[in-house]
Amino acid sequence: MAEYPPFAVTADLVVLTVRADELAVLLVRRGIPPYEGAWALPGGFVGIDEDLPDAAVRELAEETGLPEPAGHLEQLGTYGHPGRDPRGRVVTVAWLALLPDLPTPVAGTDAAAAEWVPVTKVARDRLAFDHDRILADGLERARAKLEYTPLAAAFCPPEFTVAQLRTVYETVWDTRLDPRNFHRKVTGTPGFVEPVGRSTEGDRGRPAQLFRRGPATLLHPPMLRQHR
Amino acid sequence: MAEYPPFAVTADLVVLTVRADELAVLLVRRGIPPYEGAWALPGGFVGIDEDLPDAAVRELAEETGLPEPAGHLEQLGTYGHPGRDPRGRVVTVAWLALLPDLPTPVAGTDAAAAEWVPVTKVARDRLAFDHDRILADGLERARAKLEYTPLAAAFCPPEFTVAQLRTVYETVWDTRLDPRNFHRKVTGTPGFVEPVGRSTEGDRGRPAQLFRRGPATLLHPPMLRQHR
DNA sequence: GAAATAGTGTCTTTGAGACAGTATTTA
DNA sequence: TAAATACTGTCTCAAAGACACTATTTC
Repeated sequence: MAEYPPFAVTADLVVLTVRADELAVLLVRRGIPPYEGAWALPGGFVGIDEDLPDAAVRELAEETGLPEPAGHLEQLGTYGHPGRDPRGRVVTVAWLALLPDLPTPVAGTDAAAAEWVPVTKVARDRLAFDHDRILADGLERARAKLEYTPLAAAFCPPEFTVAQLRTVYETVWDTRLDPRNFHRKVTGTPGFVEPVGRSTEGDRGRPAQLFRRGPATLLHPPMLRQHR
Repeated sequence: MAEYPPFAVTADLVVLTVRADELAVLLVRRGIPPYEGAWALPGGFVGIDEDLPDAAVRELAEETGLPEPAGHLEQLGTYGHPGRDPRGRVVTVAWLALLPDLPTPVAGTDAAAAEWVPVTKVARDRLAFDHDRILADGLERARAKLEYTPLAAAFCPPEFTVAQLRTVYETVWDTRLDPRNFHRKVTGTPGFVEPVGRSTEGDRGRPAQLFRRGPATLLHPPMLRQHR
């Protein structure tokens, strides 16, 4: 392979969760140059014998301290502008992860400096490298995917109420949805959610049925934002 | 950069067009090992100082023999399984291109062996490397995007009729659409198409208005396949 | 009981799909 | 004139949005 130009390849992660009614992204403070002290997306170099998804899963586990995240992980895109890393030619494969709010505080191997930051508080053009752009693309992808896939449930624990699911939509889209129409829509869309058979207890108001994710991968008809 | 694992990076292209009422993909016959003699997606190595989209545009120009393709080009995904290329660790960034049927036969620098192959005639598991998977992903992406974006027009020349646009949908989705409802839908969706003011001449039947692409980037409401 | 939250019923409007019917060309 | 294709009108049905109403809990 000596005849081909040598690149370094990294895996960077846009890890999103919904906590305290805000959409938050996992960021780390860089401890070494370049961009020392700046916020960045978590990530790292891909091993020469490591598959790309494996590298993403490994980084996610290292940063969140959780072995199997139970959320959703998908490839977001690849960013490789020649000047994006002052150390040389580094191409990064970016991944989008959607996780339920983690009860355990983030504390893994590399996770000392990792923090959940509400996306509204991420200062413009303040992330290292081209991570602003990657984060923006990840947010756009997540918002779009809530419309036509059941991925909102990836932000929820294994069992959740319709109201919890609605909060996810309202938080990610920053809108209000009619609870009654939302309920009919979610329970009426085949394969979106499945009743567990039990209900919540101890909360204010009438107990709510618990649901888990259904088998659908695509929602028909889709959930609608009002961009019309 | 000596401390980081060295990868080779390639750009591979899924180039689609609609010709003779069939969806066709541009394939090349490999002239050198590995996979010598097998069909493959067009592509090649990314230069060490070359931006990723530039590499895709360059490969597209080389393979189609056209300088500015006027169609659509977007990143499809990145494929980097350790065993995918026997020459070593090669990560490929795959791109999806949608082009109008090219009046000029394919004949560029590297294009001697390039051919349009109807996607229905691409034998399963017969492409080099993991190009079967990449092609399948490209087809799925193209089919999905016709629903909620105006990208069908990328398969048409700069000026086209509603019937031409409908043929694109029917070909890519392999369905029949009602010409009358399709006409109302397309002309009634804001920003999808704009009337040029002229009409076709010389064809059988009533002349059809010519349209060009409108400014919309997302279709609301979307065009619908009957997957329900 | 009041307040809160879950869930149902129903009305209105919008848009998709079916398809009759009209318009304008070529052969 | 017949055939072909472009386009319009209209009906029916499904689903979105508004919102009154009922159900079941905690305080």
